[in-house]
Amino acid sequence: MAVNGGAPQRVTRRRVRTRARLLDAAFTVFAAKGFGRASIEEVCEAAGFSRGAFYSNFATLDELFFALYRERADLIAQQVADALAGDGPGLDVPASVDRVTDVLLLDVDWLLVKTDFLVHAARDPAVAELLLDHRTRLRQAIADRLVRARGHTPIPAVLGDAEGAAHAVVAAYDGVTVQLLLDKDVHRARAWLGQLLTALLTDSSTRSG
Amino acid sequence: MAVNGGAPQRVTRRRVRTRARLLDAAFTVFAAKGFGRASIEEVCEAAGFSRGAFYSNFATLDELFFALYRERADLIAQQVADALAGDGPGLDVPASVDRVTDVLLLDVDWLLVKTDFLVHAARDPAVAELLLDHRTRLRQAIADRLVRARGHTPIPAVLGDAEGAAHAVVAAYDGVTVQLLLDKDVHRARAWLGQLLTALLTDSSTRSG
DNA sequence: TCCGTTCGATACAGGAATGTATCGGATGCA
DNA sequence: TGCATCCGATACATTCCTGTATCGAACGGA
Repeated sequence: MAVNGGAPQRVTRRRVRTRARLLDAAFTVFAAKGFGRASIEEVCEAAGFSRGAFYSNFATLDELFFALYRERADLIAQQVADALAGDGPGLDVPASVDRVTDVLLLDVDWLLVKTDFLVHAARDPAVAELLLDHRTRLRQAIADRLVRARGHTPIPAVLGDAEGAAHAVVAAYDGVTVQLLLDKDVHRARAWLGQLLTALLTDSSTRSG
Repeated sequence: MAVNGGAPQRVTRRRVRTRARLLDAAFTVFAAKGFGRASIEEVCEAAGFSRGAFYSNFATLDELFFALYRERADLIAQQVADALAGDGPGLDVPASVDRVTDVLLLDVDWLLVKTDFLVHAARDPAVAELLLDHRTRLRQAIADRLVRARGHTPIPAVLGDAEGAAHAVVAAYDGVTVQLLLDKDVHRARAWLGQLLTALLTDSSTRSG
């Protein structure tokens, strides 16, 4: 059994390193072949371990995927929050958008794994909950930033409040991700996401062109 | 071998029916378990056939998936085109949006399978091309409609031309799809997509609120 | 350094899916 | 109806993966 239900067994350094190496290897394998077609054996081989190591750390491949997603998603969420916390009360839309898109569209492999996780979550309510939670945190960070900027830069009325606008931002991100996964053109995706977000967040009655 | 490279062997009715039944069964199985976790055997069992029938019609599960996607995607594309061709030269945004969202967000199972196909395509350039083609056709239908409506209802400048606006529509659709796959709330997804499209397509200087 | 504990390697058995070869019944045409 | 062809069922060999049980080595505390 991977998870100890009873007393908190002491966790050796070795264990921590093995776990990390397994997670890294899993990321590589999942990105290359997809979660669905990946086997425990492949992950172990990529990590340079035997399956004994795997079963000592995880019960199922799902559990590993879950841990992997949580780890990386938290990292990204933090980076987005940092990118948004940067400047003053006024929201410099182009600059903020640039910083955020840089974080969100940095690594195509991550987008691949993330999308794999999405289809996985879509069929498992428990997993879906984790993903929804993460998305909520992300949206919240964005909404907070928009609230802080309100007054300086108004939110278009059709989107409703800051929550609605944040929702739109996430939707735009997801939408652009889909296209990026197909054409693998990161540069274009960034430009395109920037354009979309600008269109969504700036009221056209205040636009120059 | 499933595909005959030489003389066009005559295609019996029986073959057509079996093929159709295999495709239908595949849709069900893929929707339930995901393409990645589906086996040839499962599809055959769901269709009420043995694997002999499968190998007589397809070479690999990929090939079947490819055929399945093409079939259903063409259907949807046609429906969208129909929904857009409906009214006169002036574009009644709310009405058109309603009709289109009804078509696009009708069947959650299809969205599931479609997303599976996306992650599949993201790892296979040949498959990606088919999907990009399909998306292009969809975008074209939308762009054509927007061009036809220009003059009556202007396109916001930030989105560029009609092509850009169509691109934005598809991105919004994809974005909303992601959320829908997680919370399974079709009603909310429709409302939300409608709101997003309205925000994107109507110039706020002409908006009432 | 010594010892109990933990970790990961190895070996094994079982199960599941694949692809092929072959066969008998269904099908379409005369 | 009779016949040649086509199609799907069946059986088989093979490969791959899983999960468990066991063991030796690494580890960390004294």
